[in-house]
Amino acid sequence: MVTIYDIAKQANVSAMTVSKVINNTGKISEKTRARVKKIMEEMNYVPNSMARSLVLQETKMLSLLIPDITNPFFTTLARGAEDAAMRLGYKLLFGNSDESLTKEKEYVDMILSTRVDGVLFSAASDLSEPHLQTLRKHRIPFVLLDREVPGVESDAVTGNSREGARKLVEHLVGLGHRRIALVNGSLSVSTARDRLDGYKDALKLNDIPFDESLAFESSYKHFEDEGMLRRMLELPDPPTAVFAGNNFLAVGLIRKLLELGVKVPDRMSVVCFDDLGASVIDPFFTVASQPAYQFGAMGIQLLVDRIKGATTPEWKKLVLPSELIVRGSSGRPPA
Amino acid sequence: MVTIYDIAKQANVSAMTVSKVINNTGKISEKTRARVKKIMEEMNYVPNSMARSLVLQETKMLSLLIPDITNPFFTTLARGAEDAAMRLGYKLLFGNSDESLTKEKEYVDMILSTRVDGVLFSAASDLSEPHLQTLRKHRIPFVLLDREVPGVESDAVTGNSREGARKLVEHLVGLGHRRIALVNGSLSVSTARDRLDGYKDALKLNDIPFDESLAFESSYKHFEDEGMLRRMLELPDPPTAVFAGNNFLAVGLIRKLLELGVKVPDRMSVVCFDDLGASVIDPFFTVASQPAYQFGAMGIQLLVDRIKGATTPEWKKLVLPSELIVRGSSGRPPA
DNA sequence: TTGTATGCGTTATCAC
DNA sequence: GTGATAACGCATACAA
Repeated sequence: MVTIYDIAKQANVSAMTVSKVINNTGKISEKTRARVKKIMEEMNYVPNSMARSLVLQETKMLSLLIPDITNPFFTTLARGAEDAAMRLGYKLLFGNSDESLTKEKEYVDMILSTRVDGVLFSAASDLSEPHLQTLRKHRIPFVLLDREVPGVESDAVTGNSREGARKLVEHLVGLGHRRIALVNGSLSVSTARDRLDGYKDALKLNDIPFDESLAFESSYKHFEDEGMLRRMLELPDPPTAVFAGNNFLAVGLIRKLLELGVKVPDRMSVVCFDDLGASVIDPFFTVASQPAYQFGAMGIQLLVDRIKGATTPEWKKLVLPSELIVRGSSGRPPA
Repeated sequence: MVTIYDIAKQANVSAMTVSKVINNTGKISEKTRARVKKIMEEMNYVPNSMARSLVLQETKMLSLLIPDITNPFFTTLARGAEDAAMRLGYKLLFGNSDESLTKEKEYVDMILSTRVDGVLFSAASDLSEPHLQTLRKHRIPFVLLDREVPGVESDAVTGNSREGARKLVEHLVGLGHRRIALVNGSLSVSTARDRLDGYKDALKLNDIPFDESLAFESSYKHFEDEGMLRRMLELPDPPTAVFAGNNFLAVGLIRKLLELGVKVPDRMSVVCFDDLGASVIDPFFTVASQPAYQFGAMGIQLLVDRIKGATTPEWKKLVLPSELIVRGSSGRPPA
């Protein structure tokens, strides 16, 4: 590897002069600057960012932790984060926790040893709290993304899950549905709780009693529990519509419904949170669409502001709105 | 930040003793080892991997460059790479070039300055060659993924695009199709050329003349060119089936076909390379499915072997087979 | 079994 | 304008 010393020798200057040329710092005559630059080119010099980090005490790296890299919501978010990071001169270290606390912990350890300048953290669940406390203890700035974590105060970019859920369910009510089921993610994830609240809000606003036997808890990763579905359908007064906590739950749900011969939306309407991405032929789902790209982009912005101290001490909370998009998966209840 | 010196002071030993405890190297009495470990715990010590890299001349970081983070093929590949990397004790630095040479170059620069130990490189196109030469010049080991690049010799994990394409087209021929169009990715990407060859192979094997007016070139990112589609449909002897170069092309194609009122597969069969991922309700496409996860996992394995010198000097070429999966998007041609 | 000196590649400080 | 020196946090080689 060629170092500043190699350049210095070739250019008949000291290493310091080379360093100054690289960083455009200090006073250097145009002549030597040009000579040094030329030699750097010739020798294919690339600064060693490890050495740089060591003395500067900053890595210009940020870490992004997401819970599901297969979900288009998070990959789109990742693109937003990546673009913003690059624009601001930071590298982005991705991590995918797969909703697993074990994996998440491994990433946190890695983050600490890598001395990244900050972390964009989309928590696996409320149980991620100790991981965040660890980051706090080591004074690594972080911004919570999409999910809040009880007991952790911090900057955050979240969606308005409660309102989005209410809008989705009110849409169903508007179509004439009264028996509306909820198939939710784990309630140890803040968005799932908010969506439950929004669901209840909508019911209350329309004088529909909350029926516990219609509220199911699953996982945002996928819907596989066929038993749950059967129980739902075999209820004395079964639902005519389902609000799914996220896109993947909706997909899994509809797959099973089709297997069981339940037509959507003819016999059952389905609505959900989050879009399904580019691989879908026919945008079919009625969704509360969230600006995933913005989640990432704004998250990075907040994080970098915090790192640079360019922000007030109070925690910044950014709440991005969701948009109700009505499509083919919801319709009037069967007569 | 707490360093080995802080630990050393607390434990009444030298910094070196601490270092040895951390790395399990040299002889240390059980007593001091225990004491040092305890103090490391208490002080929340985390080794500084920058400093470590600097002296060890290795970062234990690998870089993965993919051309499209929104495509399930590449995200699945990324998961495979990530899992394998973590298992082997490496961190993974993701990069998404978006099929853009400019972005790709930025990532290459970043890779060089970060001194990653190796790179998993899925090239934007043949024009990525200078980027790879740059890596070579700086002696950074790399493994080509999915796509070969003319003029660059290296380890590689690729699919058998030619054979996969032949199988897909022969499947169509078997159904009775004779007029089969090809909507391909850019021919400056090796897999697109291979798929064109496989397409031609299948035609020749079945005594169907290659008709240039049926072979279209688009981009793997998406299919948007409605003009191309109209020209195809308005041909004197229009195709009854299309072989799409990848999943996204097939999705875009079918969307346009549906808009134009052309039913699939009734009036037009569509087959393609690569699956569509978890967001699809109803697996509908007849595809040549590639083991995307394996691409990433094996790629990392090859790369780490190369880094450790645990492999022969000759370049290793791994070719992973694709599997023909027949589903609803292909059928007999209309009478 | 433990400690000392040295260097990895860079930059900040201050002297020339 | 330019350069010598020390420091960032750690590990290797060698002494004690």
